[in-house]
Amino acid sequence: MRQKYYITTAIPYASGKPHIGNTYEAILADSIARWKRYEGYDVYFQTGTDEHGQKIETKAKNAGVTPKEYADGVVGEIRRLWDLVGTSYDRFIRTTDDDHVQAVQKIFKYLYDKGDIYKGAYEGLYCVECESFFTPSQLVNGKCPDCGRDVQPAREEAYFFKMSKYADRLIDYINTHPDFIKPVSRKNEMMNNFLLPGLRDLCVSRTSFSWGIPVDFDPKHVVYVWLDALVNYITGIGYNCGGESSELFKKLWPADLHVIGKDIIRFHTIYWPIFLMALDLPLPKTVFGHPWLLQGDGKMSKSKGNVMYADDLADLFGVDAVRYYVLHDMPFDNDGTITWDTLIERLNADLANTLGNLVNRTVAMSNKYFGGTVRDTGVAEPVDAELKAVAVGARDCVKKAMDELVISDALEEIFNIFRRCNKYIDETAPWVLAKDPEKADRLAEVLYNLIESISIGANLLRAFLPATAERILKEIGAEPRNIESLEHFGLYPSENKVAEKPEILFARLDPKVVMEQAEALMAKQKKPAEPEQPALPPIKDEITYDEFGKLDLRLAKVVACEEVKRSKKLLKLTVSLGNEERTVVSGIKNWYKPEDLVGKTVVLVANLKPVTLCGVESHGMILAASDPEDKELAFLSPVKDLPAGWVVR
RNA sequence: CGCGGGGUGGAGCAGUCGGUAGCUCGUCGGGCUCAUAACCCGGAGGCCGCAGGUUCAAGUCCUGCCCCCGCAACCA
Repeated sequence: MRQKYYITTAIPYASGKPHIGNTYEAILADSIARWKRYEGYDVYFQTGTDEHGQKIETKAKNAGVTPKEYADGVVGEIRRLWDLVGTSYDRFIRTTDDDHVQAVQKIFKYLYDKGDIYKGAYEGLYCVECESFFTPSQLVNGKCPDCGRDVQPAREEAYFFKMSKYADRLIDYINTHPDFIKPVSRKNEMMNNFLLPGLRDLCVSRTSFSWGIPVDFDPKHVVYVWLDALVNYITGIGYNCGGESSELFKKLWPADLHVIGKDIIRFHTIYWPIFLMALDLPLPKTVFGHPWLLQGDGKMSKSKGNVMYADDLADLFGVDAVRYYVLHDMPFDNDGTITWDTLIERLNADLANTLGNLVNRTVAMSNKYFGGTVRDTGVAEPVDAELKAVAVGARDCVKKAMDELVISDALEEIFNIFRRCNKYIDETAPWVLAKDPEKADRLAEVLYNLIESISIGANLLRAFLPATAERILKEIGAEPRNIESLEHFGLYPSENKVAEKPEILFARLDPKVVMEQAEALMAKQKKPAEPEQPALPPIKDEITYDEFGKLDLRLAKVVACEEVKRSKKLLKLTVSLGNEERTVVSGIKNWYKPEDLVGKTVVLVANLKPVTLCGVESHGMILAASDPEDKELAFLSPVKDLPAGWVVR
């Protein structure tokens, strides 16, 4: 019986169209899935979408549609992109699928009955208007980060998961299973930041919004989106909690590989394994947190109008070119980059020159010298040995790279065959042989060796560039081969014919033309993004003059200012109030340099309760104005130069 | 002293157990003409972040420092 291989991607959140960096994950997982199939595994590949949660609820409300309708639209888009790039999934699960919803409810109930989920109270600062809880650190200037209103301490009933119960088992598991977290550098991150300091129980239900899977025995609660989303890996293949699971599940679980982005490693290597332990299920063998594909000239963002999408790229370059780029230029450990320049360069150098041109010239010569017939005449020369060695050895090299999930190396190994072929053509100079009728059999052998090498390369390419592999095989008149056969040189049937007229596999790209097309795309994107003015927060609830009078605002002169060590945003200011000096910490490093502030007069909330930030005690708060997204910010300062200490009212 | 990763020719990376510093792209020169101005060969270009140390020998081991990145903390 063939060995099973269960691979998944993370399920992207259906709140908007995914850019090329997100689509990369589908391509990456797809290549692994295809490769494993080629290796002979019985592969099951699952991907899908995560559709619940407040964000989608809100977006839907703004768009005037139901959350499901909203999600349907985005999911359609995601699925279209996944299909476009050739994702060969067996199931595309949606967290709104009936079977998933029911399975999640069962799981929740089971864990509750078992005592791993208990009903408790969520204590925090609550904003009535937004119906949301916040931790003190989430607040903006002590107010609700969403609407700016006051928050109040409150308790709300919620369900919690006993994370700590399983922490030791998980620590032990991670330590004894070196393949569990890849790359290993992430392992320490998880251990040191979360596991070893101790896990806090996780709140796994929400009552502040309703777009989610209801807890069936307590319907005002919906299941926390991460619990909902993570279990897709088991619900999608028929896990039945507390009952008889499907045959598929029994066959597939535990998963062999979860392909996810490095940003959600925590959920997949801590919460997910612990949920599984609670369900008495084995843990996945490997969680691969891949790096990100970043746009080289600054981060991709809609407002900049520089987002690259897989469909646009595929229109310009073709699907396989896009697949090639993201697979090849993505290192295993560090983030990769994509720019129009590197894209053009890579596609020209590798796909057009090395590969496309090789196939083209080889087919052309076969036609020119032998009317398209390829013959194995057996007239070997020592120079052939190295070519054959490279061609025949490639499979194991690719295999090794794939086992380590270093896809770029796998591609490199395949292209080494093509590079070697080009060199071989030069070494054997077929056009010289062609001039001597005596050498006809040698010439035939040379071309045979080339065709056979290309055939091996094309077969290896099938997992990565499926369409291209097929086109190459058609060009050279070869049939797909199984992986075992690739260690034998000479299986291309003698007397076969190549295509009559070589087809251009990848046309060379003219950087000038491509850049123009790119500019046009970017310009088109920019337009609709422009009018998206961030809404100003509504005016807060009315207060009395007395309440206002509680504030003590003073003019303060900055006498010294320095950065707070180890903090990203904080500056430590020393201000004079005329008769006293104080230390104030302010999160304004992004907008001000320390030296800019010294000597300035600002407005201080002088009677605010002191707090400690990053180890520095702050006595008061400096007033500043900013846009809702904090892109710009400026201090308030009196129009006229006034002495420090004066009261503002 | 929060934890971790990294600093290698113009760019992106490799370098396992310490022993002549390699690959892809670009660049310059040459060759070839079957091919998509493509292919092949060769050259130039590297205080291997900085400073010490161990060693016959260090990119590779040890110590200190600087810089970048990820995670955590932090916008009163």
